[in-house]
Formats: sequence, structure tokens, C-alpha cells
Amino acid sequence: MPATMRDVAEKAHVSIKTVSRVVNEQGEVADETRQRVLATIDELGYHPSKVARALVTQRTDTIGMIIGDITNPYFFEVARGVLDGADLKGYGVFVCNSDGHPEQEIRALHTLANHAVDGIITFPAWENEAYIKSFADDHPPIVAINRSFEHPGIGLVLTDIRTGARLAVDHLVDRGHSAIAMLAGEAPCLDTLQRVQGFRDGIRAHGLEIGEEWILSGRPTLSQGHASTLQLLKQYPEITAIFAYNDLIALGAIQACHELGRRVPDDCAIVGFDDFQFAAMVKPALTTISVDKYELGRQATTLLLNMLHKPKETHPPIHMDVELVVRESA
Amino acid sequence: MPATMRDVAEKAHVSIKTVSRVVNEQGEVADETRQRVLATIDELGYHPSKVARALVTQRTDTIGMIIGDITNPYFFEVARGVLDGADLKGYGVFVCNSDGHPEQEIRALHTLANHAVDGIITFPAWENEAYIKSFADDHPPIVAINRSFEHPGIGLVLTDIRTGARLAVDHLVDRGHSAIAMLAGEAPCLDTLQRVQGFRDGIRAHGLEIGEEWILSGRPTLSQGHASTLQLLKQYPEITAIFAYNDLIALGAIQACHELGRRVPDDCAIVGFDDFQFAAMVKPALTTISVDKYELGRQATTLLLNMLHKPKETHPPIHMDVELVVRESA
DNA sequence: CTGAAAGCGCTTACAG
DNA sequence: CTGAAAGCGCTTACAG
Repeated sequence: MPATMRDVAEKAHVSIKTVSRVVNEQGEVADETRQRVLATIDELGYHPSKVARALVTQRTDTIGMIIGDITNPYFFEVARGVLDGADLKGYGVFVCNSDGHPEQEIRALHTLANHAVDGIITFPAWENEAYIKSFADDHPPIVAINRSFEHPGIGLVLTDIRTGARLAVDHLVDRGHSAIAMLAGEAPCLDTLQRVQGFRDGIRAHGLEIGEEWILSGRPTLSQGHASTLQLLKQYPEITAIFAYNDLIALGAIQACHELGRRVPDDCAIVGFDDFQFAAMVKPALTTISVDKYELGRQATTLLLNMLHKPKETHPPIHMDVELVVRESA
Repeated sequence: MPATMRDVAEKAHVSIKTVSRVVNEQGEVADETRQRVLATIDELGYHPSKVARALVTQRTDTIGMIIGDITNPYFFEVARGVLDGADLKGYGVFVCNSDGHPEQEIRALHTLANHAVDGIITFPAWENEAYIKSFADDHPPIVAINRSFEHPGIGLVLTDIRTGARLAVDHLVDRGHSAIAMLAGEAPCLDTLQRVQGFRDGIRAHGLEIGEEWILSGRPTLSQGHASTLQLLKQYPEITAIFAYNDLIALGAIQACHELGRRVPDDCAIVGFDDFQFAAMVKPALTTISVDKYELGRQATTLLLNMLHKPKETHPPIHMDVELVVRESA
């Protein structure tokens, strides 16, 4: 039985509308009246109901975030940025987990819509491109991270992944490697495509030749990285360097190297991607491509809120830079 | 302009109430009518508005979660369990971040209440004990993790921390150590208290004597662990083993040992707490006290939902076991 | 500067 | 088996 606006109104001997006015700091209210209402609000411990307000304004002051793989630390670092960015602007965050399944992402999209979030931030499954575009037509704005889903109502935050992959290859070549393999992500996803493009850019620029069979796809997990590396190095022992889709895969690759008696980086150099929270703490410390994930989350939130508040304007994609961080693994 | 219940009703030539009945699967509806309504719902792509429903039922099918330190992987592993547990029961999760500040936690509590979440899961700041208890009196149920806040409306999930600390000491003594220091957490918090108790239990049981100056308090972060260890080992070089409040602190301690030219575990053994996601991947791999954080999150959610659905019943605290995991650091 | 009425999109008794 | 009325707690024009 928390106090309602009517309770405040009665106790303060004003109309409900006047209470609403002082709560929302809108319209002129006599100073004396305002003080009385404020005092009553305080006395009753009144907090306006967001639910009731939402029903009429159609805004909930809430954004939804769909996280792909919740065990991947990358997402949590982005999530931090989103949470902070939203909080700063008075928005709450409703979190869903798609576990990387396209159908679950669609379910999450509707869960969020039913809860009437004002906007959504997601790392869409590439399979959902068409669905999300049509979803955006009659739903709140969406910010898609690392996807080129150009469409009205969809804002884009894009990491310069291709350049990152290129930097990785350049570094490996610098260190004298020419037999460089790649552990890619899952197939036709932009994250993977751009890494592969950057990888090929580098290989080509340095006049190397790499067979397709040295580019392996797989889930972006530690165990996948482990398994793929085992397979790769057994089949092609001549490989001396690996560029991994992300740090988790790189970690798995390092484990595999240990098991195969290959020292990292001496017998096999490994470059990761993301520069996740513990990249510097593992053994050997990861050489990796760094992305400012927190800032990415912040930017995504800023973009989304801009889209909410200025729906008429165009909101160009935001680009995030990458950086090579050299540690021990390559 | 998503379809409303009235739109469906008009198009299907029934009353709004009948639509409500089929949506909620309550009451008898003629089969033919139901089919017609269902078809119309599908055709219009109708989704019931959670906010309208919430206004009348006073339930939002949403729980709130307040995360302490969002950079600490411990919380995210718990969060995964909460997210999954809630999703399984059709609940959404509204996430707030308190950053470990008591005032921010209070703010988060009210944000969640204003959004009318049905219940709240939090790792309360010990300073907020009184506040949270009185908050619980006229607000939705709360589940507090690792706090002995016994109070109506507050459910408890408690990790057997004291035993964990004891196991750590036993292990260190087993390995021949007698000069054992402790890097505790922040002062009068239950997490710290119980670890210190368990630590003293072990020291006493093995007939050792440890001065108070070998028990250092500090924030549960890597950099704090680093700084404290530097200070500790410079001042008391006779120390050969450290029990750390959590894995982050343990990691910092390991770094510090490296810098001081002390090998881990030979010159200084280190035991952590939590068994976080990368405990096995760091160098050296962490010996630590393992807690099933995911399960903890699941249990907390189950408890909260039970409290929601069976408010009359008593809901005894849930206890989580711990386990010693021996790796390389001790 | 302040208020009475209508309505946001649902559900809850109450009838029929 | 189905419907008309009231109301959840607010805000939005519209008056005065």
C-alpha cells in the first residue's frame, strides 16, 4: 500500500493534477502550494508509479539489452557501459539473454516490446537481419552492435574489426611468421567476415599464400578454440602462428599448444581479439586486439537515447577504433 | 501502433473480456470463439501490454537485481543464474548497479520499486541492513545474498564462507606453512567476518599464532590485492602463504609476488576464493575455494519466486556449499 | 495559478 | 459460455 498521487492530493488539499505538476516540475505552481505538496510527498514517502505513467505516456524510461553469450566476458564489459550510460540519463535496463540462438533473440525482442521498453540494444544474430528490420518498423528503436543492418529505426555501432585483424597479421609477420592460420568465428556473421577480410588483407599485402583449410570456423568459446587448435596443428604441423577470433578462443589455443608440447610464442605465436579483462593475467599474457568495450556500451546507449529523443534526425553509425596490444603470446 | 485488445475484440466480433479470457487461458470459452480470437490475434500480431496488465494486477512479471561491483566476475556468474532462472519462469530481469556504494544501492532499490518489480535480488551493503529491513516492510520481497538480514519479507541465500576459509588454512598448513597472512575484504561486512572467522578457526585448530597485523583489509579488487601484498611482504618477509578474500585479490597478490621475485607457490603460496571463470587459466593456476555461483543465482531466483507465490509460508535460508580446488598457486 | 474529465490497455468482480 | 461497468495510477488537452 504505497501512497498514491491521490493520497498526496487529498492530504495536501489540492487536485491530483497539481501534484502531478510539482512531481514533473512542469507548469506554474504557487510557491506555497508547491512547498505543501512537497512536504506531503515526503511525509507519505510517495514515489510516482512508473507503470501508471507508462500507460499514458507510452514511455517506460527503460531500455532493453539482449546479451548474446552471457558467459563471454566481452558482453559483460559492454553491458557495464550500457548500464552506466543508461543510469546517468535516468533510464533503467532490462536484460535478456539470447544465448546466441536466433529464435531466443526473437523471443527476447518480443519480451522487451511487451514490457514496453523505449529502445533496445542488441548484438543481433546475422540470421535475424530480415526479422529485426521488419521488427524495427513497428517497434521502438534498436541499436545493433557490429552488424551492418542499415534500416530506419536501427542505429549502428561498428567496431573496426577488419583493421584489427590486419594489425594482428602485420604483427605476426613482423615477428617472422609466414605460416599463419586463423580460428574464425561462426560462419557468415559480420564479426567473422570482417576478421577474415582483414586477415586476407594482411596475408596478401605481405605476399603470403594461405590455403582455405587454414581458416577454421567454430563457436567463440574456449573449448572450441582448444579443439580446433588440436585438429589444426596435428594436421598441419608447419603452422607457427594463429590469429584467433577472440581471446577465449586464443586461450583455448594456448591450452592446446601446451598439450602438444608447443611453447607459446616460440613454437606457436597466438594473437587474440577483444583484450578481455584478464588478457594480461593469463599464461602467457595475451597479445591481442583491444576494443574499448565499456566505451562501446556507452556509445551504444548514447546513440539509442538520441534516437529516442530526436526521432526526426538521422543518426549515423558510430565507429569504434581498435588497437594492437603486444604482450607475451605473440 | 501495435494492436490492442480492443482491436482484436472488434475484429473477432467478441467483447474485450473474451479476448482477455483466451489470452490468459482462464474461464470457459467456446472452442469456435477461441479459434476465431486466436486467429485474429495472430493476424494482427497482437501482444498483450504488460504495463496495462501491471497497472491492474500490480504484478509486472519482472524481478530486479542489484549488482554490487559490476567489474567483479563473481557477480556476473551469479547474474547468469538469476537471468536463466527468471527466464524459465517467464520473468524478466531489471538490472541495476550499485557499484558497491550503499547510497547507490538505496537509489537502486527505489528505482526498482518505482518500476514495480515483483521482487528484488541484491548483495546488500552491510551498512544498509536497517534500511533494507524497513524497506522490506512496505515493498516487494527481497532476497539478500550472503547477508544474515533475518526479517519478514527478506529471503536469505548464504554461502558457507566460514568453512571455505577454514579449508584454505587447512590446505596451507598441509603444505607445511605456518606463517600465513590474510587479505580480507572490507571491514565489518559478513563476507569478511566469516572469512576471518574461518581463518582464525584454522589457525587456532593447528595451534598457530597469527598477529592482527597479518590480517589486512581492503577493497576486493586486483589492484588492492597487489598493493596490500607488496606492503605485507615488505614489512613481514617471513610470511610464506596468503589466503585472499577472493580470486581478484589473489591475482593481485600473485603479481606482487612476481615483482618481489617470489615464486608462487614455492616462496609464497596463495589461496583465493570464488573459483571465478578464469581461475584455471591464470599463471599460476589458482588454488581456490569454489562456490557454484550459477547455482547460487538460480537458487536465489527460486527462493524469490517462491516468496512471491506463497507469501504466507516461511522460506528458510538456502545454504550453498563450498569446495577446495587445488591447482598450482598453493 | 488550479481543477474536472477523459483515457492509456488491461483485469476484476458481477450479471446474465 | 459471454458481456458491460468500474478502476488500476497516472497524464493530457481543455477550461476557468
